[in-house]
Amino acid sequence: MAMEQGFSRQRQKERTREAILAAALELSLEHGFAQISLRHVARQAGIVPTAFYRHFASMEELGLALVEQSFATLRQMIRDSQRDPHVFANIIDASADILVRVVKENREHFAFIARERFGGQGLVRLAIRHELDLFVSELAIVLARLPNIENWSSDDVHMVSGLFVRNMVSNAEQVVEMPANRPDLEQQIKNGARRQMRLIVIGFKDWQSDAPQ
Amino acid sequence: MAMEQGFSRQRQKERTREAILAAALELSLEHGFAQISLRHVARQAGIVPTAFYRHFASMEELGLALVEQSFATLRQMIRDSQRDPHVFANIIDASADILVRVVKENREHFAFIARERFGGQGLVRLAIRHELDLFVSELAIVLARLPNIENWSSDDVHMVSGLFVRNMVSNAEQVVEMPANRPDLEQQIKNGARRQMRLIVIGFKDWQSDAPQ
DNA sequence: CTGTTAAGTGAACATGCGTACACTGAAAAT
DNA sequence: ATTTTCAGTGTACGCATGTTCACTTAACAG
Repeated sequence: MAMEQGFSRQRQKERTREAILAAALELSLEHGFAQISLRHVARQAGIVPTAFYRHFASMEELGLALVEQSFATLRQMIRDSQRDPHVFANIIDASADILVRVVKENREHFAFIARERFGGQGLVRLAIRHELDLFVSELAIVLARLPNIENWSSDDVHMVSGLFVRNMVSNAEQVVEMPANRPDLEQQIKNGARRQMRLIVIGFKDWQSDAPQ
Repeated sequence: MAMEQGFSRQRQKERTREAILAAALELSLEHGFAQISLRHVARQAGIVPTAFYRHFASMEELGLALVEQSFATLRQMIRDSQRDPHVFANIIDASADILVRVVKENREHFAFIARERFGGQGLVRLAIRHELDLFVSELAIVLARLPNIENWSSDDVHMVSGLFVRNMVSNAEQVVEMPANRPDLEQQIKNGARRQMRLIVIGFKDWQSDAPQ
């Protein structure tokens, strides 16, 4: 066998699985997940096509694993930012900084979500929608604890959470597409993100009178 | 030949070309443009695969034609709304109504833009980016004529135009994904679009003091 | 009326695909 | 020490694809 030596079976299987996930993520960057073939992924992962089936029953199952992995990155970002002391001092500026940094560090995951959210097919696309919906609800819980928001109705918080997530996705898309080594563009995206968040917060006060519909 | 009779050669060729465009647009709705094959499109258009080449040199060329067609729809929407008397009375409400109506009427075109903007490949993706950039500049010219905006710097107008276009695309995505016969959802999307536009307009006043960076 | 043009046809091809199957050999279990 | 397990291998298959080429035949030009 072509396995590296000195590892337990279980550890080696895990490594190969990770190689498949990484291969699919990398190939998806250029071609989109739905474009890449099982054989293509296997080649990139350094295994023979049939070995793929020892880890995933189909490409679709691999896609769902990538959704899970990508959203784990997203959730880790929220968890880390809740621990970051800067967030309490200035939540808007800190959030913009964190978003840009984390998206740059995990470009493949955020690109996967941005691309497959609309371009993907079948279960992968549905899974991303579902995860995004879940994420809106989770962020709503975080937002509800903020000083300026604690009195709002849960419906309003949920709605604002949706706005934040939509803008976050949109800003993440911009970072993903940003050419490397363009601190000017990065600053511009951060400023845009900051401004949008301020707009949302400022404007929300007026929203109540706007409701009947 | 399997051509309908009584038409000139030129007219018949035009019809077949339109059948190919329509076939590709319809198949793209379910599978995404990059997924569908030349043979698939030919079958749906009612021609033999090789006849495809009488109209397009490749699928990529067909994709570029779809970009052109889709943005023609978008531009027509702007032109029509400039003629609409309601727009002068209440530009925000009228714009939200027009956006939802036109996107519903041309779902395939807006879905194509939304999907291929990120999920597409190669020249098609680049062409969409380019058209969107152009569109931002064009909308900036329209916006610059509005009473509340006429004094703004062209940079500011361009930036606000970018915000409007991003939100328009985002709202169009929501309409595209909206299940049919859900007037409640439609109303909700319209309200969201309205509110976002108000936020942008209200908040812009504060932006000046925000600039140094 | 006659010859030319060109949109659409149909057979043929090389290639890449997903997957079935029998296999190997090192790690794990006995 | 022997057997079992199972991640990874290699071959083989049927199928859909893009593209080639020689063809038909109705519309057009003279």
